[in-house]
Amino acid sequence: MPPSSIREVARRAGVSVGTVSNVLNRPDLVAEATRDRVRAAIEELGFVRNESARRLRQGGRRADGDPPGARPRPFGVVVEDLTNPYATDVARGAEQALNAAGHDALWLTNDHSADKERRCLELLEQQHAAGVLITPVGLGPFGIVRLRAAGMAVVLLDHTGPGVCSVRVDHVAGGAVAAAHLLGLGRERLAFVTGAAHPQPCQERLDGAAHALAQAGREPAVTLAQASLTPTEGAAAARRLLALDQVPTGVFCANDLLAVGLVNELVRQGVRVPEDVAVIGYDDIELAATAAVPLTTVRQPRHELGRAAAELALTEAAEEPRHEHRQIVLTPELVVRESA
Amino acid sequence: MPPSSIREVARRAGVSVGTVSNVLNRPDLVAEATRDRVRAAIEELGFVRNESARRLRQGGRRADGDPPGARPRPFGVVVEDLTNPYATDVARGAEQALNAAGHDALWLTNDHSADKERRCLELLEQQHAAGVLITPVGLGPFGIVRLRAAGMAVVLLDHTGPGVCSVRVDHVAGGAVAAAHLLGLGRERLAFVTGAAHPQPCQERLDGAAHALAQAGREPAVTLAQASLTPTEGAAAARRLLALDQVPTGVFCANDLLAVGLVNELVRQGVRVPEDVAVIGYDDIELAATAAVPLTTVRQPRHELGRAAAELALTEAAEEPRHEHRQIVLTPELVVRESA
DNA sequence: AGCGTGCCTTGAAACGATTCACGATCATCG
DNA sequence: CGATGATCGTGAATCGTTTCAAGGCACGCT
Repeated sequence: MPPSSIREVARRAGVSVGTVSNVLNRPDLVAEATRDRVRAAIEELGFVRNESARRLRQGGRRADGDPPGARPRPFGVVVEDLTNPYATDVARGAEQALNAAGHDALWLTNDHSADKERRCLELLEQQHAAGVLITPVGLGPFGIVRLRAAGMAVVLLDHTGPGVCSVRVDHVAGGAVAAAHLLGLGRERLAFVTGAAHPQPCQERLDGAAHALAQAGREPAVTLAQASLTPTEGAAAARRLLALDQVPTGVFCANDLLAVGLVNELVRQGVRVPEDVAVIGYDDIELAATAAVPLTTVRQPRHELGRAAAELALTEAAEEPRHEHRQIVLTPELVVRESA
Repeated sequence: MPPSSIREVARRAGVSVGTVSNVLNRPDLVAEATRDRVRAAIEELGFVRNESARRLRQGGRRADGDPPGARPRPFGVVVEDLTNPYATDVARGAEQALNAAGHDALWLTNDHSADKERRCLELLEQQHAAGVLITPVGLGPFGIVRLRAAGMAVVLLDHTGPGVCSVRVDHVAGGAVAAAHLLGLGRERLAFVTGAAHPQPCQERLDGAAHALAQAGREPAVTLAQASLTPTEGAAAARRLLALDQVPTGVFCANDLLAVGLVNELVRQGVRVPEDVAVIGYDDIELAATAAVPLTTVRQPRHELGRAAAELALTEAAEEPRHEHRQIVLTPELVVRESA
């Protein structure tokens, strides 16, 4: 059964289409008797509004004078991997801010693939998203212009670019503080553990750490690049470390998931943390605090980060025409627990 | 800047709107020179198709004769909390299956709120989703009918309902096998730890466990309801357990996150796991295997579950008119590691 | 009676893309 | 040279809704 249109409802109720539309959108304009008649017709025909037509007609309207029933456009949140608690925390911070402003959030993953990223963005474009918060993998200035042309606000997460709003954490500073802490503990043989893909933020963390070491006239003994930033790979890294001629006395991991896996494996192998090996992570995910050896780590204000990004997106979407792009940089903070 | 329409492109390229449309949808009908001219104009204006208009015109057409360039409708995946690794794993399984079939996945969270759930579904409806995979919180038969009327396939995750496709895990069996394992270890004083909200699946796990105990003529010593299913709350539960007159010798946690937090806290307090207290979790998330004390747990085939749900949704969306709803039940599996 | 005033309702014009019956153009062939 | 096709483009009709100027009607007032 082809869904019935407003016209059939009108005929059935013996009124004009305009009146039916009014019943739908501004019931107060319609006399009660008419309203009931129309409502009954709607009921009988099982009529449902055709959203495409509605949107087409309403055009690119903004939140101002929306009749009841019109929803604000959603925002897209594109992250690399929703399986990573860091990403979900950021995204959640963003979602809360968006919800508070009455908008919905759609989450999408780009799976570290520029191709999938493009698909995601096309989808959002097609869905008339009001904006997108994205951890870009292949998105360049050109792509950003395209999104803007489609009427979307764009905010970069954890990356920066020219002429676009962004929120990032100063990972160089974070890495430096982590390295400084290990040095302060008197650890000299240091190892770095990161992911093979070397995404920009991880690279910065390592750079910051390396830089701090260099200033103290040192350099890392080893840098391990694991396949991914997961506990399983952390455990693998631990085994690689233990197989070394001289086991490092301090380890800086590019994220907490790696660190947790690494610490657990070390402990299982009888290595004492932090006595034998001090380990420091990055992110301060919930598990860091509740790990067997509570993890010393560098806290990223990730909830904050999501929130800030959402707010930038909201203002960009609101100001739309002339908008001053802002780059926000948040500073991470060392959280000393037991592992280092 | 209001996004440009097909008409402006036509003017710029010096052709008629019909031709532009042809370039978009049936490029082979257009001479190469014209085609390039139109494409250039599209590029310059940053033109993007207005999906509303397209859909309006095309009417309620289905996947059959879609011209190239038309995107398949996306599917929505609604879970309670994307911060929970179990949920993300399920969702990811679903996404992979959807992607493989050429569809996109939109992730949404209902935050355990029936209200937010309604918003999510309205959003998907408005976005013309092809279907929705949902962990329902307040969705009843009536809501399902409404979704169907809007042309969406519906598949329930981890719940069942009459006249609707669903995929769930037999948690009763899972709980039973966990309890049986603890009993088999000779543990008699058992504690259950769960979440205060008592979502259906958790309740089933406990029921299964309680039933298994009852068959052995026993019952749980305590049942703790923590505020949420997180490691932090697991640690809190550990402290509550240790404050008891008689500390239980076996604990069954409603999920791994709780269990991990609980085990870690026990170990920190000098309690040996599993010697003093055996702990068994539920889910088998990645962290379970790499925890300090590798966790014995009940593995849910969550990737599988997501995949199965996606496939049901895909076939429902394809068969559309006459569709036989299927209820799939997967069986969880005990994974014995070290904690019990 | 004539007129202003509120209500309600109407009808037609958008919105932007797709589709399709027709022309226009041009090369080929008898 | 005219007929025949093939190849390309055109322009108008159409989808279902919202919006809005304009009109109908009943009422009260002078």
